[in-house]
Amino acid sequence: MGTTQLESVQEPKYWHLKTVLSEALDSEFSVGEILPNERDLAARFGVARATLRQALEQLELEGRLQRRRGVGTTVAPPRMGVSLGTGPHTWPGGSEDAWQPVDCTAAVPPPAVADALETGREEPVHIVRRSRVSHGRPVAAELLYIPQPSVPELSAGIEAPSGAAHARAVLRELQRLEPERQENAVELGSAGADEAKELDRLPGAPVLVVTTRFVAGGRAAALSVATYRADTCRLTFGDSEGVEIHAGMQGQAS
Amino acid sequence: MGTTQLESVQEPKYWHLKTVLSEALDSEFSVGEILPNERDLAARFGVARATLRQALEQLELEGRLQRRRGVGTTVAPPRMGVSLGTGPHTWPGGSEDAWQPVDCTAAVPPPAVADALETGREEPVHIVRRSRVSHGRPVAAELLYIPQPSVPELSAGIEAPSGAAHARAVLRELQRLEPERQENAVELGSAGADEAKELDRLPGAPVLVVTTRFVAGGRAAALSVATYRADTCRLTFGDSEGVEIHAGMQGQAS
DNA sequence: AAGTGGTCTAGACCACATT
DNA sequence: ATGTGGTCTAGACCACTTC
Repeated sequence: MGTTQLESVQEPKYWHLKTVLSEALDSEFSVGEILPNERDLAARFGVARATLRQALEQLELEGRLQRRRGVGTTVAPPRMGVSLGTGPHTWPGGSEDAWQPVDCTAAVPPPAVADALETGREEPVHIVRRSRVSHGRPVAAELLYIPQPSVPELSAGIEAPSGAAHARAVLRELQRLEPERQENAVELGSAGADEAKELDRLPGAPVLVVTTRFVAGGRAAALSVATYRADTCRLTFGDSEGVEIHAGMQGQAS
Repeated sequence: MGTTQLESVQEPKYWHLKTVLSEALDSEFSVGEILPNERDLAARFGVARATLRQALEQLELEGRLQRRRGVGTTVAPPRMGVSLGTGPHTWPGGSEDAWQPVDCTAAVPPPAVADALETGREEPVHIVRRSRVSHGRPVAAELLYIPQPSVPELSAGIEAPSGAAHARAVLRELQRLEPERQENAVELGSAGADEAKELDRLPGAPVLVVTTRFVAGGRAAALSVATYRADTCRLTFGDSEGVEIHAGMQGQAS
C-alpha cells in the first residue's frame, strides 16, 4: 500500500481516503489479512486518526472490513447469501428452517407487535427466541411472537418451563395450523445491547430487521422480528440462494 | 426536553444520550418539528459536539431524525412502506411498475454484472436508468442491465438516441419475453456520489441495495440494481404493502 | 504489560441554505 | 451576513484481547 499523498481537492478527505483504501484492498490484500493499526495508517496518509476512522467506518458498513477491539482490522470475506424462505409453505419449525430455538417465555409484547397480531395490548403472548447460524457464525437473532389462540393446546401454563424444550413444543403446536401466506418487510436498524451480544457485535451495529407476519385462516398466526448482521449478510428471497451476484455491482457503468 | 444530566455509568455517553433523545422524541416532539441546533444540544447535555453528533447519527440511521446541512435537524416521519413487487409476473415496464425511465445508454457493465447476466465481460449491454418516487420524494435509483439478445429488435443502434424515449422503447421490447421467475437479494450499501445526488442525500448515506435477476427461458433476461434510501424506506414483499408493522418492534419484551 | 480499536474533548474551519 | 450541519485536528483516556 503506497504512501499515496492526498491531492488538494474539493472532496472530503475521508471520502478520498476510502476510495484509496478500497482499491488497495482489492489489489494488495487478501481475505482475513490484518491491516496496519489505525494510528499507523493515519500517520501514513497524513490525516488525523478520527478522519481515518471515518473512512474505515464506511468500509466496514459496506462489508469490506471487519474491526475488533483489542485485535485489529481485517479484510472481510464477501457477504454470505442468507435465504429468507419467503414461500407460503416455509413456516417456523418446518424442515428447511435454519433457526435454532433458544428459549420461550410468555409476556405482553410491545404495542406495535400487539397491533400487528391483532391481539389486545395487554394480552400476553408466547415469545420464542431463536438464533440463526451460518458457516459457523451467528448471523441473526429472532423474536417470534405467538398469540395464545394459535397454540390452543398450550394456553394453560403461562409460567411454563421456559427452556428450549418448551420453545420446540410451541413451534410443534404452531405447525398444526394451515399456512396461508406471509407478509415480509425489511428495513435498516441498529443492534440493541442484547442483540449485539448475541450477534457478536458492538451495540449500535447496523442490522437488517426482517419482520414477517404469518397468516393462517385470515388471522395473524405469528409475528417474527429477525435482526440480521448487516455487515456480513446478503438476504436472498424468491429462489436465489447460491447465485453469485454481489459486491462490485454498485457504481456507474464506465 | 429536560436538562437531564447523565449519571456516571459504564455505558458510552452517546448511547445513553441516544436513549434520552429517543424518549424525548416520542413524548415531546411531533413529526417535522425542528430540534435545537447541535451546539445548543451539546451544551445542554454537557458533552462535546462530536459526542452529541454520534447520538444523532444513530437516530438518523434508525430513521427517527433527518438532518440537512444549512437547515437543521427535524423529526422524521415513520418510514414509508415500499413494495418490491416480487411476483414472477411483475416485470420492468409492467402496469404496476412504480419506476420512471430516465435515460438509456449502451456500455460494458461491471464484471460482476456481466457474470450474473452470463454475457461476456467485454460485451456491451443496454443500461436503463430509472428512478422511483413515492409520496413526492425520491426513494430509489435503479440501473437496469439488459443484454442485447433480450431485445433483438434493437440490436443495431448502439449509439442510440439515449433519452427517456429510447429507454421506454427498450422496456417495451423487454415485455415481449415471457417472464419465468426472478431472484432477489437485498444488502446494506452506501450511496455513491451520483446516487446520493439523485436521492437528495450526502455521499456515503446508507442505502438498501436490491439486486433482481429476471429469468426468462432459462436465461438471464435482465438484471436490476436498485438503491433505496435506507433512512426513509421499509421494503415490503410477499403481499404486505400497507400493513401497519414497523417502528418499535425491536427491543426485548419486558 | 503492551497493543488494539472505542470513546471523548475543545477547539477550528468549511459548505450550504436562508435571510 | 448569519446560522446550520459537515469535516478535521491533536490530543487524551478507556475497554478489550493477547502475550
